[in-house]
Amino acid sequence: MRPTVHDIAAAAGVSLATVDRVLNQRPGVRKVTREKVENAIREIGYIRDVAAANLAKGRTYSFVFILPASDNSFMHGLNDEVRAAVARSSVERTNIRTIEVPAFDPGALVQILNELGDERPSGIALVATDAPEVRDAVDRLVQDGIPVVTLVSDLTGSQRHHYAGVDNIAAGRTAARLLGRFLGGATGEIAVLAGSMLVRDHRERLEGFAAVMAAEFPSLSILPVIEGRDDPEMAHMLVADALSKKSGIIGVYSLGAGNRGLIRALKEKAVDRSLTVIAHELTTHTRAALLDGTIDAILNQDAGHEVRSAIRVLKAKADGLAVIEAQERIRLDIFLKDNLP
Amino acid sequence: MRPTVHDIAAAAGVSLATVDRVLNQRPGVRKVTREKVENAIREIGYIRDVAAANLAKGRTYSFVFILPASDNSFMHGLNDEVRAAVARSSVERTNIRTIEVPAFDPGALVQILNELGDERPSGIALVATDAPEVRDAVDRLVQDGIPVVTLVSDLTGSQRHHYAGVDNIAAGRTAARLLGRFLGGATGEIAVLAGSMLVRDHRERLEGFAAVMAAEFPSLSILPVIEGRDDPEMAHMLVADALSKKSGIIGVYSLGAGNRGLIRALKEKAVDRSLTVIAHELTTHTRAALLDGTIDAILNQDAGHEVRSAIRVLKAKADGLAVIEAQERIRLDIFLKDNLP
DNA sequence: CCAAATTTGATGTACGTAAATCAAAATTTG
DNA sequence: CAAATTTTGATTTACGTACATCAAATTTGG
Repeated sequence: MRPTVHDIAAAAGVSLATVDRVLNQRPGVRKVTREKVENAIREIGYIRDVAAANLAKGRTYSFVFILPASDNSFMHGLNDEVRAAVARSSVERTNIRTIEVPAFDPGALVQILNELGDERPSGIALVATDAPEVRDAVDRLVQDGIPVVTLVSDLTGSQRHHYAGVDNIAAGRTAARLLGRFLGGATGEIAVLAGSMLVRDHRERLEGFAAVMAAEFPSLSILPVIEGRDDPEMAHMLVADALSKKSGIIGVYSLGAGNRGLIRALKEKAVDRSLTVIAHELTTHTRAALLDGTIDAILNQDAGHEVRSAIRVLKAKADGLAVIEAQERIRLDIFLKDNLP
Repeated sequence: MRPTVHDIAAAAGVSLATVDRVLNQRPGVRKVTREKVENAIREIGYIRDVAAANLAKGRTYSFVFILPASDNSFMHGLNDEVRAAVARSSVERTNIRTIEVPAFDPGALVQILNELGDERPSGIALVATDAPEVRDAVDRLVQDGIPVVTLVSDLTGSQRHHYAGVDNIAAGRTAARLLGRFLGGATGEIAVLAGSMLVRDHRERLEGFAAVMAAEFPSLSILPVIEGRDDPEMAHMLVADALSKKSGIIGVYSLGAGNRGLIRALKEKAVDRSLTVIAHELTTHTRAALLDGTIDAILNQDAGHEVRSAIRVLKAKADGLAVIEAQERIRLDIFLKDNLP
């Protein structure tokens, strides 16, 4: 049988009230007594029954998700997953609120974070814009004892408790090796389409991609990065233009969102050419393109897993519990035609 | 605020005791009254507070994991993950016991399952040997109201509540496409190493592999399957033999466990040849081989995820709750050198 | 050494559900 | 219609923890 507070009291030779004072860090306990109790807790291996505790407290976790107001399939999917979590939230004693902020706007993000500092929710998850002022705002919250996790894109050098997202350097490296192997030693140029070099995840993907390309596939050369701002129209124009002008392009790596434009450009311009294409994020568009052969592989992060992981971690941190690290590692999915979910 | 049993009682105009009788399917309630209560439950959207209920019941879930006594890295890993779950079990009000059965022995499995029918644990997870008598034994347990999930390998045509494992046909297809693309249109023979064609997961992998090979890579021909019984020594001998005799082999697909022998054979026999190799299951051995270039890609199922998923599903079934399907889908991991965990 | 302040103990209520008991009411049976 | 039976209500205890109150004991300061 699992030990209870009564067992602690008996083991430490104190009353239940004193045990309670120690456990919940209430004042009015001498140092010697406190240590006696703490030793007893350790010795009998007491673990607080979180379910009973939450029942007693009538606790509901209040979590806030801060998402960028970007109009691309991935962010819509992320939003959907948060909504799905909200739908489940009553069962899980959680109260989840989402706040939309303009994308790539550190100022707006900082303002929201500061307001949340007063509100003191049980936990915060945010898609971080990687800027020093954001990092400082997050660190203030952490110092205040509010659990914070970054979602999808991390925050350089911050004290956030956890990052719920994929390793983007590894993602870029993987893309490079897949492309290199699929091209089987051919010589030519690779076009890279990104959203913006101002977000950390895109920078990291490119970094990993370029590193492996340079080291292991010297016959392939990377063209200057095309920045499509995750906008389908812009991506379409820029990619179509590049394909027209550069006849040496034999492969494409799309590391950002907004692949609709890319796919359209590929279908228009590359009917006669055989391009090998790797893209990020599984959406209706990329899925169809993978199935019809326009895209050869899709690298994906599962937004649902990221959201659920973020919630689990926030809950654990709020309760002062440990997380199962292996469970919370967000994996890079590689999809070919054959293993689509 | 979430509605409670009191709210049901008020809404239905009955007493708390009657609500309790309906909720816990105790006798002594007229049909009309039962329906009145059930309507009230539906109308006010009552959801049982599982935490409070378990507290009141003093419930601990007793789960049984039935694992084959196979001496290969994957099964050892699976065992480790179950043990890790046992270590966490006190916190989660679970009591997990593992039973080892001889591998590929339907009779032994059936006997254990029948014994468990009397013991009535809260749930059972088993690595199924795919035989009709096992299916029948499982179906009896399911009929008895005991939640059952299959782990890693499924049971054809059975009523099991859930399968916690990967789609092995998709895995085989994916292996074929990777191999085909990596070989880039070359002509030659492919050696396939399996454990045994008597287990369903291996049969399915081969099926998927052969299908895609035939349809999309006609220049590659599959040699007769080598059955290594998941035994390193045997695999070593058979693969070394094949490599010596067949000079046309340009690729290898190892779809079973026990890759140690395969790797040794590859290092001895294929120093001068360039083979493209795809193997299943990430272990210390396959990981090292991937890093040093002996293996080109590893397909993996995450044993930790499978075990945790099985537990979550068993718990949900025991409580009569819904599972989050997307969360319980076990994904096929594809590892290249660059995205190893 | 006494008064004041601090520390500790004893006790009760609450959270939402399960489970049991006994009495009261309603229904069915003969 | 009375007796037997079934159904329903009222009430209590328990699970493990949190939190509050008041009294008693101990320690500290002057």
